[in-house]
Amino acid sequence: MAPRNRQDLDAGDLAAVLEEFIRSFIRLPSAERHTFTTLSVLHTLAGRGPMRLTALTATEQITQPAVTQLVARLERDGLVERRPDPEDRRAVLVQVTPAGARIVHTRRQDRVDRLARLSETLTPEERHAIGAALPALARMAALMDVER
Amino acid sequence: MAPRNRQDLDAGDLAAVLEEFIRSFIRLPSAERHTFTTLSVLHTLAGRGPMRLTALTATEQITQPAVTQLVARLERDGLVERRPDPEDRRAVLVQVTPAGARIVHTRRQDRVDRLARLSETLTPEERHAIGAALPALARMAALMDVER
DNA sequence: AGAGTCGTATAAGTAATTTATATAAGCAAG
DNA sequence: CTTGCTTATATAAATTACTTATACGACTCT
Repeated sequence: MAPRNRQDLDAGDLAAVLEEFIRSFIRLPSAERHTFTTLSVLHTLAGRGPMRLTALTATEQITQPAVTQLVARLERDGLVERRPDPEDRRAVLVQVTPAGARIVHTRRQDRVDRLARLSETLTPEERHAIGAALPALARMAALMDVER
Repeated sequence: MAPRNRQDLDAGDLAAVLEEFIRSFIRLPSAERHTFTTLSVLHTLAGRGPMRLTALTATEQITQPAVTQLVARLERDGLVERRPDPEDRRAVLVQVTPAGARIVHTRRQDRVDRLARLSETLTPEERHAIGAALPALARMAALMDVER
């Protein structure tokens, strides 16, 4: 951790920190028996609202047939619903059901709880520093989503 | 994004921001054809140094036989090496080869490049805010790793 | 030395994903 | 309006990755 001066933001340092968080987040209990991809799809749908299969293919880094089958499994388990896209009769819109949303919400809450607990061990200055950076981080994250 | 006051760190906001980054990070090109789990193992080994299979089982959320097989694949592809643990003749130590390290490094560099590019679109104040929060975030991430 | 545990491996079955291909709906031009 | 190209999803077959169950050698303790 060695930014050249206090004005500078070292992208390497930021990447390293994010990597650590990612590692820890991904390995959360996830009591439910779902694969990483499954959870990712649920999470994407919960965050973005109804999507076409094609859109999911793009965001999830798996092939289109894999999405079709994954959604079929999720539907079988009552976690998502499919309905025809009124705008294009070839397309299907997938959306989370309340049961699916509940899974996402539980996982999210686990993470929030964990972060809240950890933040209590930080100094007030540290908490303040992170709090002050959140709007900028949020904007950055949003930008990431846009480009590509 | 609504912290109650500037002193407060809202864990929900932090979790939300991290989620966004995670989503974007995970879906990086990853040109190479490796599963998420495979990349995660490589990354863990690169970051932590040689580890036992058992240790990987704990960090990767998969069963022990799955780790054995995964490591066998990685070894076949020349990305990791196994060697006996001098301390315990039952155990095996797994470590990344230069080829494995290169994959990790490339992915990391992609992320750094992307973050660097994005940070140029931020205001100096935003960059400063993030830079100032990095040490605290790093400490928090390190703590996450420890507790369970 | 025997009983119990630990670290890894193997086997067999199942789940998830891939490639290749099909079908049906939209779309553009003539 | 119909022929040909493209888009959105589905299906089939093969492959890859993972799981449960079990085995086996190495440590540990007494």
